[in-house]
Amino acid sequence: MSDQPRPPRIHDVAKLAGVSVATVSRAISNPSIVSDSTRKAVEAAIAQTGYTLNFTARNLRQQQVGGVLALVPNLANPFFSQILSGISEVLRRHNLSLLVMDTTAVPDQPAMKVLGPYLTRSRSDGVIVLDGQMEPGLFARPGCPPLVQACEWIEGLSAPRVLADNVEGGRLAARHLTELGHRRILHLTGPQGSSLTVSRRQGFLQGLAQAGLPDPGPQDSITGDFTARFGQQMAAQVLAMPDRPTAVFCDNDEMAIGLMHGLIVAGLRVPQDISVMGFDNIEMAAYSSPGLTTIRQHRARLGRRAAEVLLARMQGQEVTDSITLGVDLVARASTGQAAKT
Amino acid sequence: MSDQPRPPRIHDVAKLAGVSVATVSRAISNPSIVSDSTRKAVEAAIAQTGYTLNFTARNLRQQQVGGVLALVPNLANPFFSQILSGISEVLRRHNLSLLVMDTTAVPDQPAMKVLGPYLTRSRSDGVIVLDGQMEPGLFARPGCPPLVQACEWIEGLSAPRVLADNVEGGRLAARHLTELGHRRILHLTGPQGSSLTVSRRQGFLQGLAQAGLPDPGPQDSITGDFTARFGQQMAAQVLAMPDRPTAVFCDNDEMAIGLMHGLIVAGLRVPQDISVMGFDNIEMAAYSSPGLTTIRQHRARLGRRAAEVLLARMQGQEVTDSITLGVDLVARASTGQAAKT
DNA sequence: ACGTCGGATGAAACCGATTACATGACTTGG
DNA sequence: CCAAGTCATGTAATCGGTTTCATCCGACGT
Repeated sequence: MSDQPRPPRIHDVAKLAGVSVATVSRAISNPSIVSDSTRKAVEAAIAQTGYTLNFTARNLRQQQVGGVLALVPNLANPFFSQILSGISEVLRRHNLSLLVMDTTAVPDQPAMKVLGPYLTRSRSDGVIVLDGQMEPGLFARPGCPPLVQACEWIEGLSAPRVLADNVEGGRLAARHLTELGHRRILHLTGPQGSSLTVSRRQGFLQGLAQAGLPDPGPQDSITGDFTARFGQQMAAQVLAMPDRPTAVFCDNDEMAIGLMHGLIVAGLRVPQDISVMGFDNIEMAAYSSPGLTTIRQHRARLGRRAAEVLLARMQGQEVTDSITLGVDLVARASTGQAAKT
Repeated sequence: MSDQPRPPRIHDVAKLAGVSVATVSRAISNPSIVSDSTRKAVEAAIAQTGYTLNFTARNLRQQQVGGVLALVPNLANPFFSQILSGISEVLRRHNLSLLVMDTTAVPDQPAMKVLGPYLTRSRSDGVIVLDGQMEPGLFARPGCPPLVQACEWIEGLSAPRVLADNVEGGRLAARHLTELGHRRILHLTGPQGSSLTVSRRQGFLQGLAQAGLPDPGPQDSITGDFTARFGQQMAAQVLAMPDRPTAVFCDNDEMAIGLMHGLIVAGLRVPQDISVMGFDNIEMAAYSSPGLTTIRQHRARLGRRAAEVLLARMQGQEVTDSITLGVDLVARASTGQAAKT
């Protein structure tokens, strides 16, 4: 229909309003410093021309990008979507775009080669790292934008951290299970290198100790990978144990749900024969059968806090301390009194 | 440590390499057109200065943004994460960023006001709409970048569509359940306005007709909202039905899982007392107890195809037809022979 | 009445690349 | 041996805003 060979530029608005481009620019970005009459004229001219600002031009002049990059390990993992949602909410309020990048999407390529070029002030104004398994060296280069770590963290990377209280979560899990009379508890952990694995294990052991149980030693923990599939596979292993545990604490809900599924298919009753706990309180935890007892993290809040800390850093504030967000136990049907042995 | 008052610019590289900025630019973006010796010199100068390209400047000159916007209804919904993953994969290959925006994050604001400013060529080079509940008017304005609809679609919006075969999915569900002997089947649908609801219902009715069943009429369907919570709430309703259905077909897995949970808590056995089916094959469907029979959509593939179609449009190709991706039935333990009545 | 100050505005520099056009060297065909 | 063509490169315009600096004008204090 209407031929629009070129969108209107600020120059066209200026000409129509009878003012200079500088005045139009001011009327747009700082209306209070132009007189009432010119502001009205500019507004009218904008409406008449259908002008919209070219953000790339503004960004070039202001030496910014207008966006924040979130580095997510495996975007397909639903765990992160709510965190992103929280991040998005805060960024939107500050007129910043959310850029998302999957850190694991490109196989067989060194992360430095693939991700390196994106960790530049010319690609984003700030970065939120949600992946704890990256090399700190990636971020330790000149030209890397302000950084915040959320959820997980990277040992040796000094950027501020916004974390759930994983230690407390492990402690709560241990207390809950021991209070139910469990003595032989299997711990299905996250992957070896993960910071989450370390701190949840630490809290769990603390909790056991507080309940007067001896340190179970490494034979009572199995290293997992946070996937439901792995949990399911572990069911057979648990069933085959000579001295079968009466409860299993999993480092995340997906493993717990997979494990429950495997146990139930094999004929066990949860929690009568064996109790299962998770961590995270993903949405599905409430609707699995039986409902999964778990440790709740406020994921959206975590995302929001991370974004807020990043914004502070981007504005030049020197934020160095970490923020820890509380967790709590959500008791559902998957845990019960320890079976008499 | 090292004072870096200003990152090096192309000018600095040029001076060091003893060539003009134009040559440096060419050496970077089109190495084949400069001589071997100068290319080497430029590469050395880049390495020595630590130069990185300023993408904002390039984008301004080339009249592009370097990113694609995905409009997601409720980012926190895990259903979309795998689609985003597929989109991200394709975009990455073409050196484009993925921008994500939640269409529902801002309550009590007209979408036109909030989203409108982002649907501009100055904000993104293209848009993938994953939300079927938006006004078509939003996109029908001059200056809106190329558009593709994925998953859901908006009636009256003529952008290309990349969809799963929802009608076929409904048909498969009906066939599966009728073959198991079910005659009284409840259909828990998606929300009223959704295109998914319409087509899945349509296929489902087709399937019933093909099995020789009469059109059950509207009293055999309940309008839902795609949430697990809603599914759970419907359990009581189903139990109270005077002539209780022997099977329930849910328009997505989350409702199905919620419903199963509610039914099991109420004491019913799935599938012995009642069969339940879902749609989508989200990851959890395989690990619910019992495992959920469902219709599989290839979500990552859908995202990839959507991104590819968008790229074609962005390169000026006139793509108008829609793409339909096949679906198939995944039979698990939640459906079985109809109970004798 | 005059110097000073502040507010509104315009002219032009600037952000950092890409690219159209011009130039010069060198090759090749007639 | 010269015209035409090719190749590598440099010069300068350009993308579309923001911002510095200068200017102008009216108000105000003394």
